[in-house]
Amino acid sequence: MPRSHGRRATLVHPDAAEFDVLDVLHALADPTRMTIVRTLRADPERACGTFPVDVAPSTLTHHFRVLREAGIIRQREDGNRRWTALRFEDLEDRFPGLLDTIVDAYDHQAGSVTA
Amino acid sequence: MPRSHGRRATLVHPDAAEFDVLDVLHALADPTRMTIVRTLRADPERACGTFPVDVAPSTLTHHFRVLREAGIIRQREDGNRRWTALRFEDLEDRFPGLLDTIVDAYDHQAGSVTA
DNA sequence: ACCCATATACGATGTTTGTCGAAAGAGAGG
DNA sequence: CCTCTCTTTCGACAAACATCGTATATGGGT
Repeated sequence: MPRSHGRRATLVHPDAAEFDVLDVLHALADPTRMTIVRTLRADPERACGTFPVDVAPSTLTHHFRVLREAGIIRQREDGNRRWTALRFEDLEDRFPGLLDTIVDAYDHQAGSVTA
Repeated sequence: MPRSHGRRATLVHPDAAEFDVLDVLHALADPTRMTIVRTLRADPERACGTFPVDVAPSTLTHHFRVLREAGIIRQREDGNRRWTALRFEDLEDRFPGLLDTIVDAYDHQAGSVTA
């Protein structure tokens, strides 16, 4: 009798009023998660498996949870897929300019160093 | 014959061109270090022991190293004291608006939650 | 009903991190 | 020289973290 722990878990999304900027910084201070966020800035919504990152699926799930609990992304179910989008408006309301400034800084750095 | 490990170690300060925004975010994603940076925004330069944080001296040294290696602070010797200052210009050159946006976000949040 | 694709949960592993206490170095002043 | 203050290094520890493999659940298609 297997315990029920399928992927129908509650999918926590904190209110914008609860966002903690330290959690946001921690969430963005990881190359895989930064890649997820940058991808999402270009595309409004993507399925989980379609991100250009090179980690195991279970690791990706972990990173999505970190981003979700920091308030950076929102995820919704659709059939078999889980769609992911940036919570740009909520972040902008709570921390004006923060996400753009950080991601722009990363893009600027990547442009001058990595490629 | 005690090994030489006094506090005259080389005091590494990376060039602005080497700053990594992921390191900066990681360095700022800690309440003690955020307090150090906010204190430094108000005061241009302070001695190590004069920061309003509640950790052991050796822990403080650890946090200073993290901030220094990320390029956020600069430290200089003066007799028995070690003075600490923000590398604001260098950060601004490399990542325009980043530090102000992050610290302002934290101040905004602290103003609405902690006091 | 069966299989496949999508995505998660769990458990384990090795690394990094924040914290401290004890010991030590360096300078200032008696 | 001795002592006091300031700050560091070292060593240790528990907690958090990124990663993975395996097992499981859901839904679509055949």
